[in-house]
Amino acid sequence: MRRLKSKVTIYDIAREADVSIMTVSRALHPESRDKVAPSTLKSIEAVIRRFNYTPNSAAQNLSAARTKTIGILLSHFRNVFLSDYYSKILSGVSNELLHSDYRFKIVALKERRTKWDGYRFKTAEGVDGLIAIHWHPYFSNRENLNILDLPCVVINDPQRKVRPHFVCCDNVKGGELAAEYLFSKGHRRIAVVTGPAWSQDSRERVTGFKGYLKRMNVLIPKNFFWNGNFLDDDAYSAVRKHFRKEDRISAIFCVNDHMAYGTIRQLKEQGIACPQQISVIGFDDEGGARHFDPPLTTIHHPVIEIAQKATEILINYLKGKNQRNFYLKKTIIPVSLIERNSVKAFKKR
Amino acid sequence: MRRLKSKVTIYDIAREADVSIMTVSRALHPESRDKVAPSTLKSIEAVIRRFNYTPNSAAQNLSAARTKTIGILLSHFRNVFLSDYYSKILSGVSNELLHSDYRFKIVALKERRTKWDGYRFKTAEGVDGLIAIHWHPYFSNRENLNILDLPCVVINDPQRKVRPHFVCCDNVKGGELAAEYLFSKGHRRIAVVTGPAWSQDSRERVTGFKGYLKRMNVLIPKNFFWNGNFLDDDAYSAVRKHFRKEDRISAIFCVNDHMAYGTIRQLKEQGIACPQQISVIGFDDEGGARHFDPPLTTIHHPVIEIAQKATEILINYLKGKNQRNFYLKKTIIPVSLIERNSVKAFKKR
DNA sequence: CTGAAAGCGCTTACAG
DNA sequence: CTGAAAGCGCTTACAG
Repeated sequence: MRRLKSKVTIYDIAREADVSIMTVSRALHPESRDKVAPSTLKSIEAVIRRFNYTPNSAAQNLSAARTKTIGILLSHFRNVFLSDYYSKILSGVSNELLHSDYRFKIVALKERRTKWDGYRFKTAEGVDGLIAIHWHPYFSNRENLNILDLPCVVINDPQRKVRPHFVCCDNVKGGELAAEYLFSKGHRRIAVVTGPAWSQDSRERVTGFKGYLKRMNVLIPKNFFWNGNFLDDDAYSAVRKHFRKEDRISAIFCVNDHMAYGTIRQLKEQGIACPQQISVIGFDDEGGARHFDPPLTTIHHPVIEIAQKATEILINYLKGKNQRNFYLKKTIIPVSLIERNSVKAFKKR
Repeated sequence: MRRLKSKVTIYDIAREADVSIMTVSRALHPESRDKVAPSTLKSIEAVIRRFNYTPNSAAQNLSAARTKTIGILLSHFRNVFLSDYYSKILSGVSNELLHSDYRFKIVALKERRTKWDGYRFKTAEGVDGLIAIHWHPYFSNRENLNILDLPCVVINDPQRKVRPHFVCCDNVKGGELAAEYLFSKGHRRIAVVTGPAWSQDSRERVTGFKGYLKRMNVLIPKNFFWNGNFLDDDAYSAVRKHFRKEDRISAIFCVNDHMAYGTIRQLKEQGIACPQQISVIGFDDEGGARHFDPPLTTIHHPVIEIAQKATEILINYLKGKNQRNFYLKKTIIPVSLIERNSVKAFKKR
């Protein structure tokens, strides 16, 4: 068998430094270094350096029963790294890990196989805990959750039945900010392009939006809610189907930026200019929003901060802090309005 | 000690299925499953399922002396995931890993610390091989390379002294394509914004570019080579410093897209429109090129394919294939021209 | 097709 | 401040 790593072990160091492996082990770990006599420490370190010794992490993991690795649970691998959303999540996780001795690993559920091959759960191997993106459908089955049996923090779009610690942005507040802004710009006849019904993100954003306007005595008629599916094209079609000039709508709130793009695209096609004739506000402030034509006014969804916070919470839990009520908790990150160029003050014509 | 994973071990399965752990182990691995009697296999699998057993990967790694994990070696963590270049590399690596039982791990060299803390080499722990992005300065010191003692494939911008297997795009050909295109559009007075002198990528691109034009009897005067540093702002300054209307330059080749952006920005500032008055061609086809104003004509640098190929090569090597001459080899991925809108046919005025 | 034995390189728990 | 012993949960090499 080829050995991929050098063969220097803790025994070599111990022999050469004339101590026991226990003492070498102590010298290796910051927590226990001060239990070693300074002179002993010095000679051990000299030997370690001379041999270029690195502890074998597999052995450490096995005997310490932890891997110091957290998993980021995704439903698939493909193109994850090219997406703005997932890039931000990875960025947030790795920002946080910078200050810690933990690493992360991407963990994706394999497609369901018809034939059981002994590797079905292999994906979650070797991690101490999980950051789950969205609430993966796989876990709607409680059995699957128990199988993993790992501390877990979920990012965005929670699920009702089982509730691990959950981190998301303040969707309701975000909806309110959008409403407040449009209202302050004089808009009163406003349509909403919603996300899919299963999405709690979408529902909360709409709730906040409607709520604010209601308090201002602005009611949105039922036929001003147009159902999208979070995708650009869905909004494009929805607007084509539902938008009527005679409704005298002056602004549209899209529950995410992608749908705002589709909405504006459709309006353009109908010869309606944004923001000159109609204002559009999005939600997310995803990568392309600032470069869109017109630059999109939107609610900033702090994905990086959310991921960073989720990681902090998970790591603290793994280190034994905040054990109490880890589950059932919810952490909410504030949002803000990003004013760009897709909303204009309403003027009666 | 809290156990993070369930305590079911191979012994539990063996006892319950009334076989030895050896037989369970065989049943666990596709390569050895057919050495187990079908009926035995069946009952083992039933027990595994009943117990939701997952092998402990740390134990597997320790006893098999491999981790089935490759490392992606970066010089830092910060913002890696938000960069177009690194996102594509991660994407390429993970595309390839989709078909394999290997995983990857991001590995970043920590800043050098003044105080040695026993963790200096910790970063390269637990991986069977490395994909190195650029040739990290850390390894210009041969000692550091030997310390890692890991099979390694390097992506882009190689280094001369030590040469692991190297994968890059066909920079020379890319330069030629750019030259050929500008030439075919009638341009004869062409400037070049080069990258830093240490960059082999830059040197090769320039070599290809100059070479083609020379064959066409077009010579670029020395003062038409402007030194940039791969950055937008460097090109912006270089063009401000060196560009003179009286030189009657009709096109500029920028050794990467970012410098093309800076170049066009500077020209705009001088009231010179691209492509109406001057044509600019870039190199890389990075994420923003298509959205730039004007959409940038450029050479596509197939970063995803490069990373994918590098991963394939590394994994094959780790699996024992192509051992011969693994080092000293170079794999070159073809490039192509992406025609957009920053180059216009030259017309005598 | 199956198994008993040894060992991978660490850490834990305990003793002094 | 230091060490001897046991064990983590697998795989390897060998035997049958």
